[in-house]
Amino acid sequence: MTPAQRADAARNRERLLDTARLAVDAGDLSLQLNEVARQAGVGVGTAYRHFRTRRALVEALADPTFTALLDDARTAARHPDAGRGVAHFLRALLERQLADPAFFEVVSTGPEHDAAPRTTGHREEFAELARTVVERARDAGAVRAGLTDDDLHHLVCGTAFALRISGDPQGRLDAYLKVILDGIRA
Amino acid sequence: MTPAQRADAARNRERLLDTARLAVDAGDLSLQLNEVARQAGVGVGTAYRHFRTRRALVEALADPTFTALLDDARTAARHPDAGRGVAHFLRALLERQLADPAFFEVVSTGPEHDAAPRTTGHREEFAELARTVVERARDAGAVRAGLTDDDLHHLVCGTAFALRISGDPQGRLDAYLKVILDGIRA
DNA sequence: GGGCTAACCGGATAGTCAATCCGGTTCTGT
DNA sequence: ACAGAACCGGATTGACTATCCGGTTAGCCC
Repeated sequence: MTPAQRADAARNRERLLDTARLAVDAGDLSLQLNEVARQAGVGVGTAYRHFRTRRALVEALADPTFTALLDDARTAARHPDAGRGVAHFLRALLERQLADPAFFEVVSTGPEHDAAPRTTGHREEFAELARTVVERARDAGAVRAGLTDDDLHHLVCGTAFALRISGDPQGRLDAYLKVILDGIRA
Repeated sequence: MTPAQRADAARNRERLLDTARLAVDAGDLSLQLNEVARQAGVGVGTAYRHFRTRRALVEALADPTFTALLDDARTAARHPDAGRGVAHFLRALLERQLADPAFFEVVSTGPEHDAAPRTTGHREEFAELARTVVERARDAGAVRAGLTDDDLHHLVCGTAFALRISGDPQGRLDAYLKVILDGIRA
């Protein structure tokens, strides 16, 4: 029986992802599939076979970061102090969005119509963990009633946006995060 | 002496603006100049002569809103209670961004390389007023030290972003704004 | 009213990038 | 070594931004 994917296909996929990751880390967010394919040394057709749209490539890039965030969230959900738990959770969500623009694009937009099952799974697990973290914090009085886990999610994405346009994300991170953390208290 | 602009040119410019405004109000943010030109009943060349780029059209659309906001800001700067003044200022900035996506695009991005002098003037006047409003509020203890007028500007743009992705901007506006207002206090 | 000219018009066209198509090639299991 | 499914990759289509330039018109002067 033939494997799910041929060896050359897997190799090309890795090449595309590596090339794209390099571009993003170098600050080029455009991720033009034609250009990525050229730099990766594969044909455009190959690029589009592995990533049906530009968005699919972005989601694939964000995948490791998403996985790491789920770990952060699980830790936060187990934190003995629910107030500190939610603070850690929001900080992790914020920092990872700043560190990985692809991840920012994924979490700050709604689920795509034909997202990869992996990304959809991450979203669901994330939502579940966020609910736990925020409910615990609300019960402990660290988050005021009337704010849902979705609200906090959106507010953190908004803060990431604010930091991006500030021109000095690392320098203002603590200040902006403090505004949110103080603001969500009862 | 011939006027600065011919009558037909002025008419076409208005037609283009009206058409674009209609499209934006109908929820179509794409503002494709070809399409706007077609719907306005003028040639593409005419559209691009009046608005050198898509961005120039967006700035022209945002102009009335920007003017209105400057009025809000002047009123806020004169408010007897500096704390209420800054609250009114931030609320106005937020509400106008939600009401006019073109305005959101203009205030939540840096100044363009070749922006219209009018827009540049608005930006400068806005910056001046924001400084006044925030300094007064800080002196009155309504805004904690360490947060500049730029910081508040960025945070409000971030909140507009958060409300946009929330799916229910009008419904969550007060809640999100309260988070920011509470968070910026000392 | 009629002529002059700068200003203006608008569609053809170039350039960019996403996305698709399909004839040729290569890998894998037998 | 062979068969053929899976894969490759560049030519091509389609959408949109932006420019170019020959033809037209508004406004001024007589």
